[in-house]
Order: sequence, then C-alpha cells, then structure tokens
Amino acid sequence: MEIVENEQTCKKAHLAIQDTLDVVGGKWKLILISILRNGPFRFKELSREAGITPRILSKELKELEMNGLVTRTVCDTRPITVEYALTDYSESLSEVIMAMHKWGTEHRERIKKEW
Amino acid sequence: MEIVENEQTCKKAHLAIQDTLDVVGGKWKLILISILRNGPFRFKELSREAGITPRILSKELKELEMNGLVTRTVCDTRPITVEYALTDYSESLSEVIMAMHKWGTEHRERIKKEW
DNA sequence: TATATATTTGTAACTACTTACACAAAGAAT
DNA sequence: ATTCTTTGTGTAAGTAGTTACAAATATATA
Repeated sequence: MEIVENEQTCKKAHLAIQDTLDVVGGKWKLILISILRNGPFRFKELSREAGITPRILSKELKELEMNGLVTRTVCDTRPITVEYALTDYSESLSEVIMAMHKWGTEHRERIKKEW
Repeated sequence: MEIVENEQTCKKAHLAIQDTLDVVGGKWKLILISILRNGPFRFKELSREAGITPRILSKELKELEMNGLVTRTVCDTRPITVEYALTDYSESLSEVIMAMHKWGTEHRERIKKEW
C-alpha cells in the first residue's frame, strides 16, 4: 500500500508552520514587514506608523535583521538618521503577507455582515 | 494626479494583517489549525500532538470556536470524549496556512545550506 | 472501596512581553 | 550656553502568556 502525504495531509506540517512563526511570529514582525513594503522607513516613522514603542521596535528590527529580512542603513545626516528597508529575501514572504492581508480583509467583511 | 493603491502599496495594509493576527495570531492557533487539518482530534491527542498544556489548549480552542474556526462535539462515550474539528469557514485560512508551510520549509532549507 | 479514564477549571507561580520614563551621543539651531 | 534633533539603551514597573498542580465530574474497572 502506497502512502501519499502532501503538504496538506502531512502529520508534521505544523513543524514547518512553527519554523515560520519562530521567525515572523509575535505581535509586531509581520506588521513591520507589511509597513516596510511601502518603502524604507526611518526609526521614528516606523515607530509612529506601527504604534510601537522605541524599546520594542529596536528589539524587533534587530531580530528581523538577524534573520536577513531587513537592512539597517545609517545615513550621513545631522543628526544621524537610520533607514530600515526590506531585503530581497523578504520578498519570499509576500505570499504569507498577501494571504494574511486578504484573509483579514475578507474576515472583516464577514463580521460586518453578521450585524 | 491619479492615486493608485492596491493591496500591496496601500499604506494601511497592516491593519488587515492586524485583523488576521487578532484572530489567529499568538503562539498556538495556527499550529492547532494546522494539526486539525489532518482530521478531528480529541482533547488529549491535540494536547500531546501540539505540546501544549491542557490549561492553554482549553483557552485557545474556546477562542477558535468563538471565531467560528473550530467545532466542539461531545461524544456519548464512557468516559465522555470531546472531538474538535475544523469548520468549513476555517478552509478560508488555507492560503495563509499553506503559504506559511511553504515558507517555513524553504527557509529551513536555506538555513541548512548556509552551513 | 479504590483506582482509572477524559475533559476541563481554579489557583498560584513563573516567565515573557510591553510600556513609561529618563538619559546618552553628536552635532545644529537659537 | 541652552535647547533641539534622531536613534537608540537602561531600568523599573506593569501586563500578558504559560506552566504546574490539584481538583471536579461522571463513569468504568479491578
């Protein structure tokens, strides 16, 4: 008897999901990536746009940088500014981002219709 | 001047992402949904498979049920067993789940090759 | 009677996450 | 000299998430 296991039926599929969550899980990372898809942002802009405190933003950006999803560029301005931008590799997340964007939009519509 | 904003460039795209995270964000929900895609599970099976303590599993399942993603069925056995299964609506998350599964798998490959 | 099962819940402890606030560095502006 | 800017960090406090453990329920088994 041949056993066929594809992505959907594999019993250990959740391990791959877990790997993804290890990198972009949590409260902020996908939000930050989603914002950065509009182009590079400076630290303070990002903080205001996401509604995240500097303390946490700093930590999150460091982790995203370590995972090769974001670059940090110090600009030679006075005072110094720092620009954060997505890497090419982060483009690999576009399916995830777009799927979540689509679901969020449709789910909101569904909730509205319930009332 | 015409302003064109699609899903990708919309400055408020992260709000839709946020809506999604409000429902399936956190440490466990997508993992649980991913496991339940293999068919209905009983409480204890789910607890063991996900490596989640009963206390938290109970809370997570309640939230998934409230959001119409999971059903809870009490079976007339002795002792009573409870079966958790995905709803039809949860199928709407398949793009999100599959995109995350794919990314996790490919990202793991990429990490392996770095060494 | 004593023990075992499955599905929870209550409580307290513990860890992780997040915020608020102050402050540093390095000039620029007043 | 004083104040302002941006990008952070240090510290302490508060909130949220998680665990460990005991227990409740309802019944079956030894």
